[in-house]
Amino acid sequence: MIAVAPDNSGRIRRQNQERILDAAERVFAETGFAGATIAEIAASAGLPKANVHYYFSTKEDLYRAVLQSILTLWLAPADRITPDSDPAEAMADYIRAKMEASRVHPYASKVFANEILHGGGQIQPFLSEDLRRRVEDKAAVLDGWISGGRMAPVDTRHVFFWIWAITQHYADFDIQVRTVLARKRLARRDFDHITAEVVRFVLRGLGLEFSIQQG
Amino acid sequence: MIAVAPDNSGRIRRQNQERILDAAERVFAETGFAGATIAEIAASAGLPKANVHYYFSTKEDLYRAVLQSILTLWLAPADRITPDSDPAEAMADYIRAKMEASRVHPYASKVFANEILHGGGQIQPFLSEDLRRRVEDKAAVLDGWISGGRMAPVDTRHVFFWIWAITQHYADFDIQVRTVLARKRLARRDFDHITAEVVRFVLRGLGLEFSIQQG
DNA sequence: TCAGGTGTTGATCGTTTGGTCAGGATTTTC
DNA sequence: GAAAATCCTGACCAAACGATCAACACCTGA
Repeated sequence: MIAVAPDNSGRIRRQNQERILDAAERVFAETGFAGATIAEIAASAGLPKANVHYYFSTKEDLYRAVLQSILTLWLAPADRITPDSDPAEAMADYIRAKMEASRVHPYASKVFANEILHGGGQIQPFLSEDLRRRVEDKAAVLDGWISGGRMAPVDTRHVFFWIWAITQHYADFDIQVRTVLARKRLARRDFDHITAEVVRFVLRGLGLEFSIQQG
Repeated sequence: MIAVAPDNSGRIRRQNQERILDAAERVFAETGFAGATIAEIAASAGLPKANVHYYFSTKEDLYRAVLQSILTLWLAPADRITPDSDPAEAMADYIRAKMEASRVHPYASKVFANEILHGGGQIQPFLSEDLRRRVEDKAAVLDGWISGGRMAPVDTRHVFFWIWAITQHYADFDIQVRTVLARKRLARRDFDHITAEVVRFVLRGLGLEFSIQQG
């Protein structure tokens, strides 16, 4: 039997980098850039401190790497919004994808929030180029729907701010949400309920009727 | 002419404490608790470092004092929501008050956001008692409106999360908003426009009609 | 005016932390 | 299987920072 040889080049490197990135995302989320220590990240990754520096020469390098891995995720959900899709369906899908991101990647959301909260010095290019372009594109799609009388007239760029604000709130402010609701944690079914509520609320706010999807 | 003698007792004390608290709010907002340094706060307040320690013995003491001054502001706007007020008017007022808070006290909002983002260790009592009670009360008011058929059926506690999320977004994520909109800063008139849009959107989302107020 | 209280501050200390390094272990390559 | 490349890590260093303190300045009330 002939087994295909796996490409092992850089195997250890990739493995350890990923372990470090995962640990760093968690620690940066919990304590911010300044509050995070290489020692804690190393401990969380199960590696000695010097080993972290072997892969990421400085703390800032590591932080940038974590941010980079987050930004890629950030833009993806908006793909669902296209001129020829059904407005209600497209927006509902978008909201669901953002809520799912908050549920599955809360640390990523927190790192992103923290970065922007403190000036966004490391992601200015992302904001002013990729994100800005993306918002302009998608806002144009919504403007088209409005012109066609398929959606209430709103300042469409702000629609995205509102959806980001609401959906990311459930990741970034989870402590507040859980404390006010007196829940120890939000399980999947809780998120499903919240997502349905958010979808209904936002779609109604945009003057979009919806019937089929009760996500 | 007889002038009323001003109460000068502790005049210097109060004055300096206020200067330090203002500076600290700004610095904590910009860099978070861990990132903030006493030296920077002192410089920003125009005082030597040791003088800050004279009034606030530890960095944590100072941070708690800043938080305390914020929490008081936080609860006030919800006063407008009472059982016998007009739903649309009350909610519109509430949103306007929260948007105004974001415009006038962006640093306070950021400090609060940062604290919750990183676990809220210092304000757990506030969240689990004052805030929780307040939300339960106001959610009950909204539930009453819903029972009376004056508002669309929604999970009313989440309504507050959504309004907080949206309104505070304009303080906490201002860099993102300004960058995406390609605006150097958001002036008062910008905020007025945004506020009107947010009010329209949220009220429609709650199934509330409104006519008079075009705030 | 002067005594007691209050406020001010440069100098200094101990700790924490990011980052370095040299020497050794392990893995890969041929 | 040995040379080369890659990976690992304890020990160490310098800088930054929170906090302290002792000496001094100022203000207030009698």
